[in-house]
Amino acid sequence: MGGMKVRGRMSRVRPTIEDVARAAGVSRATASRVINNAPGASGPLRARVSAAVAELGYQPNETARALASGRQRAVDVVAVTYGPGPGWLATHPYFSRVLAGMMPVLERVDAQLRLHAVGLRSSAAAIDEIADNAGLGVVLADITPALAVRVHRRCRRTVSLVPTAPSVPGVEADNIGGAYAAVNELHQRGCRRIAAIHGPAANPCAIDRRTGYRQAVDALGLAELSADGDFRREGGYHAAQRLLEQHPDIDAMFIACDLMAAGAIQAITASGRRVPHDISIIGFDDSIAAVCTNPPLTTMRLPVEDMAAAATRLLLEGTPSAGYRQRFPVDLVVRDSTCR
Amino acid sequence: MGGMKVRGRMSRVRPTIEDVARAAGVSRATASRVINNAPGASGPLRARVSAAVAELGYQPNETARALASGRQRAVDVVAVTYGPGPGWLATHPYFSRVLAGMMPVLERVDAQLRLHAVGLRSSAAAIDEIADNAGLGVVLADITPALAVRVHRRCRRTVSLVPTAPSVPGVEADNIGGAYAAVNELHQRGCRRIAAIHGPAANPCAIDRRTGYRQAVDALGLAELSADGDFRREGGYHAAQRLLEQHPDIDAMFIACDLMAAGAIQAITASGRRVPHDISIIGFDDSIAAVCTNPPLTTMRLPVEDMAAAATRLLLEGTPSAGYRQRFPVDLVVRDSTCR
DNA sequence: GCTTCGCCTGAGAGCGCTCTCAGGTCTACG
DNA sequence: CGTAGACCTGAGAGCGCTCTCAGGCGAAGC
Repeated sequence: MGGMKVRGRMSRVRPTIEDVARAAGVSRATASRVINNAPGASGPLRARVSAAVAELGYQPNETARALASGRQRAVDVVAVTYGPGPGWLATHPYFSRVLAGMMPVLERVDAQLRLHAVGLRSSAAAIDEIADNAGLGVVLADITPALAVRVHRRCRRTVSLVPTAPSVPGVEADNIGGAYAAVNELHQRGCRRIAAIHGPAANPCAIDRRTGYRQAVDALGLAELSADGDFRREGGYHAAQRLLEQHPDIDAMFIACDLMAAGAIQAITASGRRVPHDISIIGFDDSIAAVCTNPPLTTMRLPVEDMAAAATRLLLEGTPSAGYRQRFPVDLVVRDSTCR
Repeated sequence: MGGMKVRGRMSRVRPTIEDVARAAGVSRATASRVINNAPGASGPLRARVSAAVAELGYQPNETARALASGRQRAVDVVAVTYGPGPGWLATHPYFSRVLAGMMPVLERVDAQLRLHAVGLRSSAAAIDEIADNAGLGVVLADITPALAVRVHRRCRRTVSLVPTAPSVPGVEADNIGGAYAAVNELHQRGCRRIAAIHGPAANPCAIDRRTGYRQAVDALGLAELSADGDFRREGGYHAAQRLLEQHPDIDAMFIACDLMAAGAIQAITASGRRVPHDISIIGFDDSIAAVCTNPPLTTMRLPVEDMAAAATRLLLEGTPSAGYRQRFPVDLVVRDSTCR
């Protein structure tokens, strides 16, 4: 009952580095050195400590490690919900692609991935807390420039995967160029009434794709035929319906996301028209949705996994300088939704 | 240069609770009490501390909190990669659905979500490390019974979302019943040559769905016409091709996952047959893929988001007792891939 | 007026680990 | 044989926060 810490030998209590050190007959410092594979410990001691670790089934407490070292071995991902409710995260393939891109590179350095979802108009406090408690860095999956700046101000180890403010480091795809190329492709295939279904007005990628469409249509001397979508299938369906109704002579559609394209194909089919015979379609993303549709979508490939991996590596390497940019191309993937 | 800790007033260094306490003229303990909204602090002091917190822009260091309190405010999710490479995580809608189901309930209690991906045959050490460093609990997204037991042995605060070992707490869907119901539905619609495309042999859900199919086919006195898939679109495509080749008289397919069903529809269409006119199809999951296909899939709805939310709540409430079970129904969602 | 009780408050002991730094040992060299 | 230098090793001071516990103070009871 004294001041001694009693810990039975068969105790279920998790062993600490102290236990390992005692079992190996060395100090905590030495135990720490061999556990972390750091220099400054002789062969014999290394062996004794390793044996003790194995015998006790010792696993370092990551929390204590993080506190003592000031490093967290975790990268934070923040996803913004543009759509209503969490349905966005559940249905849009984009997010799992960024997670999938990050996991392998994190695994290699034995780091964790923390996911945060914030509403578009969620309290700034939530964002601040994420930034303040960030680990090795923060990957902004689809955040607006304004919020990105806010995060970056509190945590320099930040990278955005979407077009963002000049000061925030970014790994970006050429959304404008991709959209432009898509319209151009449609034009070269003989289409002249090329409509577009855009994404959410506040989404940085959607904004650029819209810009690319406008530039192309202007350059080619075509009419701008736009409808607003929401990056969801339903939105694509309804937007296509509206477009078809208002402009029955449409012969092609550039759709800012594959999910909406899937909806659009259904609307077009339902209206009695055929894809690509009557209407050619080019989507954007090359997500799993692109290959689930009938016909499979011709689309602009956004190399999300590669981008996410690059962003993660960047964070792992250190603090990216403000305004850092790494650009990825957006290439055409031809499948069966474009004529000829 | 003395022993004093120098911290300029305009320092960029993040304020600690010590700073808050000093600014408010109280002790750390009191500051902690008001910050954590714990009882035992008078009104006036509360006000002073709150003011100091606001003025300094103080954000508690979660790592230190976790270490001191022994609680982590984070739930771990572990996803197994059955397919080759990380593509599995990137393309299969299942994972984002579990994440989407968990996020809202975690957000409500201000907890984080940590994602871990492990290869099916990855070292047991990886699994142990996750279990040992688990926070409020671990959600097993799609792990095998054997590995689930291993995790549960090291961390009792564990819940599986798929059929698992008897001892491991689980939030399960009625995969067997769902598969059975699907075949039954097809039979009632007049189909008699009902084939099946199954999932990975090691996947617990796939196993149950296979069982359900067999039971139904036995009960109805139909022939068993099975092909193996991998829960991926490509696998569904090839399995359907094989099936069509070996049994040209097939009039229906029960497909263990919507993604494979999407592939199967393409293969069937490519073979000159029509869905549902020539072949009826019922998928499984009701994921985003189900509504991207043409025609949209009739499918068995797996309420993944609800299950994930339930599992998370369970963990938040405390340690589920060994063998705990919560069951969710799997309901038919009729769309256009079934005849009549 | 004195004791009892209850409520605040702050001192201080950790949580488990990292990392600096002083001291100790050993080898090589003059 | 003395000494510089290289290399180990362990003591101990934190990391930032939680939480117990003892002491202080005022109100209530006798």
